[in-house]
Amino acid sequence: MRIATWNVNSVKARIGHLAMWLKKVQPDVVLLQELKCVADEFPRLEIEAAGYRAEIVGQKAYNGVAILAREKIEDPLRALPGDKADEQARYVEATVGGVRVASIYLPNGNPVDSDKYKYKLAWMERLHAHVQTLLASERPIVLGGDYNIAPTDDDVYDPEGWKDDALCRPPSRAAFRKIVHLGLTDAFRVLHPQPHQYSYWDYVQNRFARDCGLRIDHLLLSPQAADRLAAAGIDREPRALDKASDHTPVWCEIRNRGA
DNA sequence: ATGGTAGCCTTGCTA
Repeated sequence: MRIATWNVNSVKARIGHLAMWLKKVQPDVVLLQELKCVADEFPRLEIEAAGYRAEIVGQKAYNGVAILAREKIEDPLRALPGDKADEQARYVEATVGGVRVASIYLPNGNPVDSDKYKYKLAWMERLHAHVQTLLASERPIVLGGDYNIAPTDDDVYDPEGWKDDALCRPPSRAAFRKIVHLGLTDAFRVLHPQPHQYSYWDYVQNRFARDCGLRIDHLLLSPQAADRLAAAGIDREPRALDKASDHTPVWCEIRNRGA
């Protein structure tokens, strides 16, 4: 089973790229972030024409996450537990083909002296608590998304310039490590230990052409999924297209049970 | 020190 995560930075602006990529790559599951639209405006017809079902958690103008899958999407959980007052569309989880998958759009958190940074850290505390619950099930689980965390300086083109950013500063990285250390495996990193491979490049200053990026999109696997990890990669092709998202897809391949 | 770009949707916010 091939599972990909992609922050599309508006699904309506990116439906052309997305539909083309689905038809070419044909992943089994796609975890989308930054839909930037309500569910009623999601381009369902194009997605269905490409062969996918969709579980959508939308929001006007900001955020928005979805799970696309060729198979049936079962038992959805449409918000991260732990704060009923939180109305931001940043989390959706469901079961596809016996694998529990989640699409995560973790708060950016900049500027770091604002309530937005406090919200980021609180959101990560909620994610930590929920991951503990998920792992107790001892099922194969793939938690993918835009984590807005560059885990180490190896994941940043200019660590010195980014050291005080919400994506890099020590409390952000510590909160991320605390989640990973519950027993998750970074699917890309474990198979590609070489530094400076990125999933996101800012639109400004020709950053993609100069490969000035960060690795902030991750697929985190439970032990039962990591045992079946066959391959992982970053597909840079969509980022090179005209009118691209600032993120590009990250994918992993999970072996079928018994294979 | 600042502004660079994109999307949404407004005269700014978020990233």
